[in-house]
Amino acid sequence: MLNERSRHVLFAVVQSYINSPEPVGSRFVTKKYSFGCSPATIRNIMADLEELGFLKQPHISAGRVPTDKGYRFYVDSLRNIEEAKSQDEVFEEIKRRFARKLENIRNNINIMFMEATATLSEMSNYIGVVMPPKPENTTFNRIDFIRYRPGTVAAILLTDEGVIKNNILSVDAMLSQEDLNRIADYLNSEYSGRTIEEIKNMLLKSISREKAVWDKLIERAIKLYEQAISFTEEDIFVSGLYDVMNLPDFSNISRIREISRAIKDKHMILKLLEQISDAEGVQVLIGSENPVDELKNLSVVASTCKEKDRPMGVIAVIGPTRMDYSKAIYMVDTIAKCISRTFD
Amino acid sequence: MLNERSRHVLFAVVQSYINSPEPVGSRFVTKKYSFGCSPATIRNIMADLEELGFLKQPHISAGRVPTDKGYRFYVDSLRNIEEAKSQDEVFEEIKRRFARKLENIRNNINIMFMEATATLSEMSNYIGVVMPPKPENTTFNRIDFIRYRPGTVAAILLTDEGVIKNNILSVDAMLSQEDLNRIADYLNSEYSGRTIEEIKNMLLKSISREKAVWDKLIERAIKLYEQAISFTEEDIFVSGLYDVMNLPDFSNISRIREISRAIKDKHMILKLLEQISDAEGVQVLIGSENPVDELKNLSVVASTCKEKDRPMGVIAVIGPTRMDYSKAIYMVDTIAKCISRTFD
DNA sequence: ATTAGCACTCTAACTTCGAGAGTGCTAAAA
DNA sequence: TTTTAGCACTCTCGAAGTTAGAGTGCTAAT
Repeated sequence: MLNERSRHVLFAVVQSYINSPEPVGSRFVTKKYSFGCSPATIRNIMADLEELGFLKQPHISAGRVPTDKGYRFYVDSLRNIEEAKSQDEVFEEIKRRFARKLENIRNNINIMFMEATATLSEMSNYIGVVMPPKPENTTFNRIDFIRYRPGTVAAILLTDEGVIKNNILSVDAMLSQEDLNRIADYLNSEYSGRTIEEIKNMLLKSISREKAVWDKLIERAIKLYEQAISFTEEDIFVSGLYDVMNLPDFSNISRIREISRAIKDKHMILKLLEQISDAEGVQVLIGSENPVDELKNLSVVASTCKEKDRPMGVIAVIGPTRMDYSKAIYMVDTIAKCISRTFD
Repeated sequence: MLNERSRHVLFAVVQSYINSPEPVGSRFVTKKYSFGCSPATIRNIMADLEELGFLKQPHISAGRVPTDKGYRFYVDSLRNIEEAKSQDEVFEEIKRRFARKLENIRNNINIMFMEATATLSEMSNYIGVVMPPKPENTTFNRIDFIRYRPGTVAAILLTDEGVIKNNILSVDAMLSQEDLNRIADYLNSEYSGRTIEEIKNMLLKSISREKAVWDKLIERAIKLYEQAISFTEEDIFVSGLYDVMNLPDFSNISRIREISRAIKDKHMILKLLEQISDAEGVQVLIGSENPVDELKNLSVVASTCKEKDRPMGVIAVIGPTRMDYSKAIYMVDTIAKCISRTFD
């Protein structure tokens, strides 16, 4: 649909604009990228590209700026020609550091994810976001109940992935530590290896099935388990808001408010990442492509971490649509793979 | 040092400026606050107040604005005349809501503190900050070690205050669950009721004392305990950055950067709150009074939560020096007392 | 001690103006 | 048919100038 030269011009404009956020003029293109033709020719091409919706002008006598569609074309091309590998040595260095860091914290998944956000935002100067695995994808390892005051017990839930969830529950004051142990033993022997979500459903079913031969133990187990996992704290890690403010894209106040608002209630981001979490490979959402209104003029680059085929959380970068996609994609891909690797 | 009328004028200026951030002129003062005199007289008084350092002019032909010293005088007077009780019904409502919320979450101190920050920032539109109790003030209740993979155990530390700390440790693969139980039993029987910090020191001492008759059990206990508490995650809760951006004080970008920077690495705030944590009652630090450079033109209103006489964390509000001190003080005081009460 | 009056100062907002950048179009050249 | 040179045109941005308004400080009168 686009001939060779037009594509090159589009690429030139996008790259130049990503490089520094100033509208790109025809003269500039001919000078910087040696096409064998004059500015006038480039002007014609750019006019065509604008007509096709890849470029736009901030005002009539300014250079061109990519539209979301322009970025989309750029990103798609990038991925076709597998050119997304940035050769940036600084990045390589940080990547090595991250891999080394993983060595020490691999058995605590939460810390690992926290470090991942930090590394992402640090490297990219965009906002790093990580969403830990959903309950339906974490495997129950064992649960323990520790009584520490009459009527109060601490529930500790371990998953195979190294997640610890804890919650303090109010219970029948009569329950002794032995009772608690028996309940925990029951749950541990019966349900080990299943996902947290599965277990919940199974327990609910067993309620209706065994209604007749009701067992006090099971009844208690169900209650306690439900309370224990109810603490579904929206744990999602975000970092880098401060650094993102130093980007020229956020030099006016309303844009800062916008992005702060977007990450304020993590709820929204959660919704977005959940949609992504089933997809394969690195996902890129550019500006208006974004399903969440609050992110309509920001871009998201995300990837799912996997253990074998099970999605184990999503990592992402959020930044302006004028994003260094090549770098961002490479970064997100790399870190997602680093994390996936530790699961094996 | 200041006569009656001067004080009133100063009050008028401060209150008017807090109310809306525009320099206050002499004519405005006579109109709004019925002093029995003309603008010219007020002008003279204001000139005096400026000379004394309570007021300043943004530029020569503008009204006056309070200096840090002016705010200080205002705050001190407020507290003398015990007028800090805001009668704001909205606030009363939220306060009731917070008290009710506390009922349900009182046994989980972390959630309680999280809710406290949320409530603080929501009510004040400033930034809410809460620092949980320091290790030297939390009482060891019990520790448990749960083996869940060869060479890996989860350590669960409970405190009397309802804090759960957990950490995943790498250990000698040979340790069985029985070994772990024995170690936990030892720690639990020996050290229950002491503070976490104390125990650490005692363990260290016992190393040097019992060097000769070295006990494998104690050696292991020490190692595990240290690892378990090493996870001193800087847990400090901050919330309200987005809302604070809507204050007129932060309508220019560099001020937003400033405040974001201040709360970016929580380290700094931690340092500040630690200094406060010994003090009695509500502390107010105004602008330059602040020991931390990054907060030099912000104000902090803080109070320590107590269980009997033991400091159990600090709650605070951070905002512009043009802060509604009366409201902020009342708020912080109230919430600190709410929390303190739940400890009994 | 207080006040009216007045000259003075400074800001903020609005205009004007010109330089500069970049375009689109046309007609000539390849 | 495609490319290019040339030129008129448009728009932004910043500098400079202007004015209205607010508020002051000072002085002289009350």
